[in-house]
Amino acid sequence: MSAEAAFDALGDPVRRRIMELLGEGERPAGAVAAALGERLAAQGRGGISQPAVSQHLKVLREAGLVTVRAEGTRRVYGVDEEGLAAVRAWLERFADAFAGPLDALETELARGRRERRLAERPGRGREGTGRRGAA
Amino acid sequence: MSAEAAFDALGDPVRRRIMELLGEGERPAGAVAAALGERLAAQGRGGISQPAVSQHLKVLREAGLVTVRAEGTRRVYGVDEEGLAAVRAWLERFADAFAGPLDALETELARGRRERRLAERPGRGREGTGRRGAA
DNA sequence: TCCTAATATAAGTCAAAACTTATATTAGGA
DNA sequence: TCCTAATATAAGTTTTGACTTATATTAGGA
Repeated sequence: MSAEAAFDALGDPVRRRIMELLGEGERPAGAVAAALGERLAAQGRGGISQPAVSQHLKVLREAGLVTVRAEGTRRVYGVDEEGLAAVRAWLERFADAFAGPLDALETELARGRRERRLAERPGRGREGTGRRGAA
Repeated sequence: MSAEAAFDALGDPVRRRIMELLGEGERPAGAVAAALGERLAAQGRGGISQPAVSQHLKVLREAGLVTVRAEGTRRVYGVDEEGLAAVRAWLERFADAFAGPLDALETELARGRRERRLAERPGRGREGTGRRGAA
């Protein structure tokens, strides 16, 4: 997934809050909306409507930052490491030349970890992202 | 520098192009504008005016993503690792629990490297964080 | 089958923010 | 000192995109 789309998506603070929430664990869209409403209300900012959250989730989905899984009538969202990897990859462009050989090791670890993960968890490519039915 | 400001700033594609340019080495604002104009023109997109670039640079500056150094009447811009570190720190929130002990090592390396860098380069508050020569 | 819950999409509004032209500022040279 | 080059700031316009209300879609239960 392009780092472009990922950064575009993460450019919005509400979507970052959503990512942080999902970072704590998977949640159905409704729970995301509820938790978000709370968090925003706590900050004085007004709440947020269900469609708004749904739209934000769509952007995050298309950016490869979250995954969806249908569960009954619910849609359970979770963090997609793929999009995050794209962001990290973009950042590697700035890996400091001062850092020396340790950087290479570090990068290598990250790469290896990523591959191991993909290998261990087979069936999790695109998947449930399908907008259901018609379209 | 807050990851908030950094992500807000990186949410714009033109600013990401500017970061990529500066990643190749320091440049005065004018050179940034020129190189950007070329790159955008090559992509079919129209050019970009000097004030527009100046405004983008201001946003990046305030986000802690670039540094400036006056050189005669020029202002030489470069990547500020501090802002990038904030972004990386935010991403660490999603460090995959699947990853196991290697992650700890990896994180430790990153932390140590960061500290080493700050220790080695004393006078670098604001200003003058010149990364490597001109590259 | 009909109803309800959960979510997504449509359509339109409004505000933030990216761009433009014009002008101010500042350093260095003639 | 005056002029020019390099950049920043002002002010105004236009575009993008986040939000709202209304509605469609789909799954499951009565």
